[in-house]
This record gives sequence, structure tokens and C-alpha cells, in this order.
Amino acid sequence: MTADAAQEPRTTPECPATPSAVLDGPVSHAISRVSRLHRIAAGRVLRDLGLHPGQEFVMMQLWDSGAVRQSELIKAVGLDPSTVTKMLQRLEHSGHVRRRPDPADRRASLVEATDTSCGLLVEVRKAWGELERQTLDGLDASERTELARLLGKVEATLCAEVTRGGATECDAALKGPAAC
Amino acid sequence: MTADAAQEPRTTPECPATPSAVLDGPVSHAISRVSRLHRIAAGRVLRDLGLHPGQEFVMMQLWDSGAVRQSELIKAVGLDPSTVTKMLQRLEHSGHVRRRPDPADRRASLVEATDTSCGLLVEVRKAWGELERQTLDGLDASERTELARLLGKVEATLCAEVTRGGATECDAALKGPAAC
DNA sequence: CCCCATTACTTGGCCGACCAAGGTAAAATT
DNA sequence: AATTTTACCTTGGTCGGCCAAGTAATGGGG
Repeated sequence: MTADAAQEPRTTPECPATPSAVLDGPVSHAISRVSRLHRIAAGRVLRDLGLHPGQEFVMMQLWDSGAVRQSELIKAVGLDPSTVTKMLQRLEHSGHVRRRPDPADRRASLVEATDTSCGLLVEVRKAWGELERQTLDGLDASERTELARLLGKVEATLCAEVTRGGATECDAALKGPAAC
Repeated sequence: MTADAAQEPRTTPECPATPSAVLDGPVSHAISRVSRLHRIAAGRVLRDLGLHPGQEFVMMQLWDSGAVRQSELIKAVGLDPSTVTKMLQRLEHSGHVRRRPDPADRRASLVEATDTSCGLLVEVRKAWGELERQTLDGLDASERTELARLLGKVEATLCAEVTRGGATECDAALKGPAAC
């Protein structure tokens, strides 16, 4: 094995007592890991469509809302404005999105999905159905609704926590069912 | 060009019927949103410690395991090797981590947390406790265990799905309690 | 003994995502 | 009417994260 001068496989260097199991207890880690795996799965089903994970979020919003002010889009997806700007630049360059100045407000932009992107709509919807299936494959109906409910609660909690001391975001993200 | 003749504020371009509510139904979106909020919250509690969200994952692993081969670390955290490499470069530059060649294998590296990083250990642990509290604030005890259980199941499912057709990863991520 | 597959890591490129700071235009105040 | 404030977006920088490709060393057949 590793012929090191120190022969004892010290589990901890000189650090104070390490209660171990720091990594499995917290739900926080589970969220991170699940999110990462989910993103990878998303990337896999979206790859053939020429979309990168995260973009489908924006496109779905645009397909759903039609032409909107960019600020509205930003509120809807709940992301940082700069993030949306750069994503839109790439989506525009890919031909999925069109932007034009808002005649009513010269600093604003109107964003909409292009006609050619409509073909994508169907496939993205299908891909997301597949992703959803993959995600919830091991859960029965009641577990699924329960998971959705719990995630909604956590989202609301975190939203309140994050908003506190920050900007007023994610009010649009928590629309319909679960109030914020 | 920019002068468009369309004056009507069409809610949807020419796309086929948009069943709407594409965004709230799927658990997938909930996962994404919760993950994002959670990451922001993590960044907030870690900011004063000089760590970026994601790094605490690696550091905790190192504090827990002591000096390890980089490949072991990679398997443990379940991230892409290149991701870990770059993270370690930054952590090394920050003085939190030390790397040295493995005498037994000249292509491998041994990684360990530095002594100075041990002070961080306590604070990171505290910060993660706070984060966990913030995350689960709105849930009672039974809901918390249920959420953990469901996330574990989803993780296992996604893990299997992602592993299928890809590399053999995330077996180490699903260690202790929940089998993969 | 040499060749070749495997392992271990690095580099480069790209994207999502954040923050911080900037610039321009509309709205609010004075 | 002039000035301040606020809103809307953009740019630059940094990180986490992926993939794809490359380098170097180990180890297993022929």
C-alpha cells in the first residue's frame, strides 16, 4: 500500500474531535446531491434537443407567456438578471428566442420564442415528462404528492429566508398553489 | 427588420396549444428551485468563512477522512474529476488544502486539509447547522424524516438512472444508511 | 521485454449562476 | 424645469459544474 512514513491511517489530522457522519445527516446534502443528479439527467434528455440544462426553464416560460418584457421573465424564472441576460444572448444566437426593444420603454426589451422554436416545444415537453418519470420512478402516488408538498414547504421557507435581507425575489416563482 | 407589423399582444405566438401550468406540476422544477434557494442560503452562511458554496462539501470530506488519494476524494464527493481538480487548486491557493505526490504512485496525489483549516471546521459545522435549521424550519419532526427518506429514494433512483450508460459513479455518495 | 489497455489527473472550453458595478432611460421630487 | 431616485438591462469577474481530449504513469498480456 502507500508506504508512508506515518503508518497509522489517521482518520483525522490534528483537528478536534470529528463526530463523523457530517455528510449524511443533513437534508442539505441530500438536496445538493439530488439536484446534481437531476441536473445531469436533465442534461441527458435535453442534449439531443440542443438545449443546455436551465435553458428549458426559460423557454417554457416564454412558450407559456408569449412576448414579455425581459423584467417580467426575470421575475418569473426567479434568476439573477445577469444570468437571464446571458442566457438570452445564447438562446437568441441559437435562434430560439428573439428580442426587440420595447417601443413603450426604451430601456426595456421584449422577449419571445421564435417560430422555429415551436417545434422544440413538443420535444421539450416530452423530454421533461421523461425526466419526471425518471425522477419519481421509485415513488408511489402518495409519496409523490407528499414529496411535492414537502418541497413546496421547504421552498417557501427558504424563499422567505433568502428574501430576508436580500432583494424581493421569488415571489413570482411561488405563484399558483403554494403562497409565499 | 425590427419594425414589426404585429400589433396585437398575442399571449402565444403561433405555437400549438399550450396547456399552461407546465411549470408548477413537475417535481423537477421544485427540485431546481429548492436547490437554487438552498445554494443561495448556503452561500450566505459560508460567505464570512471565505468559502464558496460547494467547497464545504469537499472540506468536510477531507476533515472526515484525513489524507486521501484524490481519486478517493473524487469518488466520495461524486463530482466530476475536473471539477474537483479545479476546486482543489483554489482551496490549495486559499491555504485550506495541501496536496503532495503519492510516493507509491507517481501519477496520484494525496490530499489533506491543512492545520489552519481546522479552525474553519468548527465554524463550517456551525454554519451548516444553521443552514439545516433554515431549510427545515417549516417542517415538524415527522415531515423532516419523511423528506429525508423521500430524497434518499429519489437520489437512489436518479443515481441508477444516471449511472446507466455513464460511468460508475455515485456509489460512494450513497454510502452508509441508504443502499444504492 | 515491449506493447497496450487502464488508471489518475490536468487542461481547455463552455454554460449556469452569483455578485458588483456601470450606463441609460423613465419616474418621482423638489 | 432640474435634480434625484429608481428601474432595466449589460458587462466583467469568479466559481461550480460538465464534457472531451490530452498527458503521464501503472500494470497486464503476448
